[in-house]
Order: sequence, then C-alpha cells, then structure tokens
Amino acid sequence: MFGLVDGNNFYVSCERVFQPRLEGRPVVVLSNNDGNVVSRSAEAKQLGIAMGAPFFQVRALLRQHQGQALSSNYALYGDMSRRVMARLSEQVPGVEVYSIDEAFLDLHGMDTWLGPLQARVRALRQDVLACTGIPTCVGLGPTKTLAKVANRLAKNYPELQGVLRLDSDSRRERALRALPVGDVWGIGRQYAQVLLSHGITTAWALAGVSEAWARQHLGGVVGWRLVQELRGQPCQGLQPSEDGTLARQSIRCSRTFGQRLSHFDELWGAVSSYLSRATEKLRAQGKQAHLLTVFISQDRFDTRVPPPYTRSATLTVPGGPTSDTLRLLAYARRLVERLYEPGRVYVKAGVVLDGLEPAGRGQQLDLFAPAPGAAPPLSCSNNRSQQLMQQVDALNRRFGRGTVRPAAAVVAAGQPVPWAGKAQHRSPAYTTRLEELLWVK
DNA sequence: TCTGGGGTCCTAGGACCC
DNA sequence: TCTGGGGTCCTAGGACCC
Repeated sequence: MFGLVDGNNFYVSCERVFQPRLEGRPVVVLSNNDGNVVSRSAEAKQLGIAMGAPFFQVRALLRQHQGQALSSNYALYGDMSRRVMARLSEQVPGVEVYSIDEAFLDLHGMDTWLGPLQARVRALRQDVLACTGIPTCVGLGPTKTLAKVANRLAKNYPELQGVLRLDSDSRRERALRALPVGDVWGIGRQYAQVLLSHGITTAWALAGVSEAWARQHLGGVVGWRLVQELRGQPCQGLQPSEDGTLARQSIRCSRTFGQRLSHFDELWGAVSSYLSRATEKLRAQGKQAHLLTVFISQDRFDTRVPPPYTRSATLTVPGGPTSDTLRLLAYARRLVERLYEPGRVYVKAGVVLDGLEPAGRGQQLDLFAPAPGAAPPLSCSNNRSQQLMQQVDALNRRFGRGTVRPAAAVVAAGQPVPWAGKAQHRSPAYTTRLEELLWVK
C-alpha cells in the first residue's frame, strides 16, 4: 500500500501560518514576476479563479471580494516543506519527497491492520497540522497512481475528512468512475484531448484500454504503465529520499524578464547570472555536471511571432564534468552566440545543468596533464578552480547572494538591472532571515 | 500593459564502438 | 540478387508534473 500526503493549498497555507488575518478570505499566491496564480485558498477557488490564471485577469475580481494576492516566497515555502517532511520521516520508515508539498509513503506490510492503518494516517495528519500549521490530505492505494487518485478525491469530498483508502476492487471502480480522465496523474491537456475525442471521459474508461492503444496514443511505454497502475498493477516503486530532500538529476535556473530584451549584452547578462546561480546550487549539492543547456525564448503569446518560441542548445562539457562557474560561463557564451538572432525580442532565458555526478568521483584523468609536482598550467588547475569557487561561495553566503558574480551580470551603479523581474507583494521570510522574524507585540 | 519556475521521462536519428 | 547485431553517447524536442 502506498500513501500520498499532499499539503492543501500549500503556498497559501504557509502564508496563513504567519498571517492569520488571511484566514477566511480569498487568497492567491503568484508565480515569479507576479505573472500567474499558482496557489489558491478555498475561497479563491470558490470565486472561480483557475489554477495558472494570469494575474491581470483576476485582479479586479479579487479586489472586489477583499481578497489578497501575494508574490511567491520560496524561502518560506521551502522551509515549511522541510518541517512537514521531517514530521513524516519521523513516523514512517519509507518516505519519498515528491515535490515541495507532496510525499509518497511506503506502507507495505501495514495493509493487514485495516482499522489501525486508517487511524494511524489520521493521527499523522493531526501531527503535521499541530507541529507545522499545514493542513493535508492523504490518499492510500496499491499503486502510486491510485494513491494519487485517492488523494484527489479526498480533497474534493470534505466528508472523507482528508483520508481515502482504495483497498478493494469495488472501491477502486467507484473512485475511477468518479474521476474525470483529465484529473489522472500523467494525463495533461494534450492527452486529455486525445482521450475525449475517443469517447474516454473517466479514469475508469482509461483503465480499460488495450496495451496497443495506450502505447500508440499516450506516449508509448509511459501510457501503458499508467493504465496498468490504474488497474492496480504497480509499475513504480517508492524511491526513499535521504534526509528528507530530493535527489535531483538536473539543475535549472530560468527567469522571465521584467521587460523585453533584444540586445546581446543584456541577454548574455541574464544568462550569465542564471548560470552563476545554477552552479552555486550544483556545488551546494556536491555535484558536477557534464551537460550544459542554454535556452532563450520569445513571447509565445505574441501572435506575430512564429514558433518555435524557444531555442535551445546543449553541449557536452569538453574535458569531463565540472562545477567551475568560469569554465561553464565560457561555454555558455558560445551557446548564446549560437542561439541569438539580432532583431528578435526575447522575454525569457535559462540554463540547465544535466548529467550530474558526485564531485571528485571516478574523474577522467587527462593523459597529457602535467605530472604531479610539475607547474600547473596557467589557465586553471582543478585545485585552484575549486579553491576559487569555495571562496566565491563563502563570500556570497556571508554577504548575500550575488555579492560576487560574473562581470557580464553587473550593471553600472544606479542603473536598473535590465532582466530583473517583478515581485510587488512579497511577504517576509519569517523563518529563514533574522531581520524578517515575526514580531509579537 | 499584463501570461512562472524547476523538475521528470521518453523518443529518435546519427556517430561511433566492438 | 543478397552487406550484422548490439550497444553507448550526443543532441534536440515533446509530453507531463507540481
């Protein structure tokens, strides 16, 4: 039996822990750049505000109902997430942190205690709420996909009191018949449309398609696995997280600019600052990357611009994996030069580091490198670059992010940063910055 | 006027290897 | 007439998730 624990309206719930005045009112949290709605309180959902809705489309409605919009505050949400995951890990042996607000639980071997399992899960919810202030729902099922189904229904039907268990074929059938096919984990907009055009409207109907059909229409083996999971046949195991964090296979940093950019130098300034941030994360995880991707995007909402809106270029780092910002900057610049076209207008850029491996493990040695003891080449010996990066990281930890950064990402004093985004409704980092601690009068 | 960021997995052709 | 089989790596792109 798998469990899926999911924080209700997670970002809004985090804000409410520190701002009780937000209780009972429509509240939304916005994406970076204050662009879209990414979390909604129950009251905001009631108003018909959709997930992902552009903020400018719902601003008036929200104001009319004395609602509140907040910029996203990832320092706060990340810290609250760690607290929730810590409570879960303390009480359940197998926990897989799936996202900032979700975790799978391994409950195999506990299925036989029918009553107690249910009671135990209720107690777990109470504990998380009492210790962190975050309300959750829990779904239980024989596969991860069915646990997701149960979780979704537990959220939609308050009379279930936040917990639903799909432990028999009859319960499974009832649940799948009640779930629109587009709400199934793994069915997005495109697949939902394909399914509807074939008359498949519920999760139950999807569970009945043939292997050949699933493979043909739902992305090959992925779709077939999904169907089997709906039937109760597990295709995915639980990948327990060490120390309550996720083991990631790529690191990305990308941003939509606060304004449109078309000069190479501005674009390169943005990319170099994102790369700098991405490599910081890389080193913080003790990893090296051997694939570097850069992408730049035009406005996909501008009907005058023909697709593709995003162009990307990937490079295998010559000479093996690295976490050296300076080396990667040199390669990234070449990629931007390759992608950039004068006259085009860009709204977003990003970098991705892939092919991660632990730093210093099984490193490829250079046959033509100088022998130990010989003078290191002028450019940058491995050791020197590591020391340099350690110093940069230490300075940025001590004096704040971006204190030391690529020259390309520095603008003249007093000048605005061309690629800076917007965040006009940010709440304080209550739990991670001393100067922003909550004051109680 | 205004539309996010950070992830996952899979596909597929070509180069290259033994 | 008739031109292998089984791999990996590289690169770009597409679908999905929260």
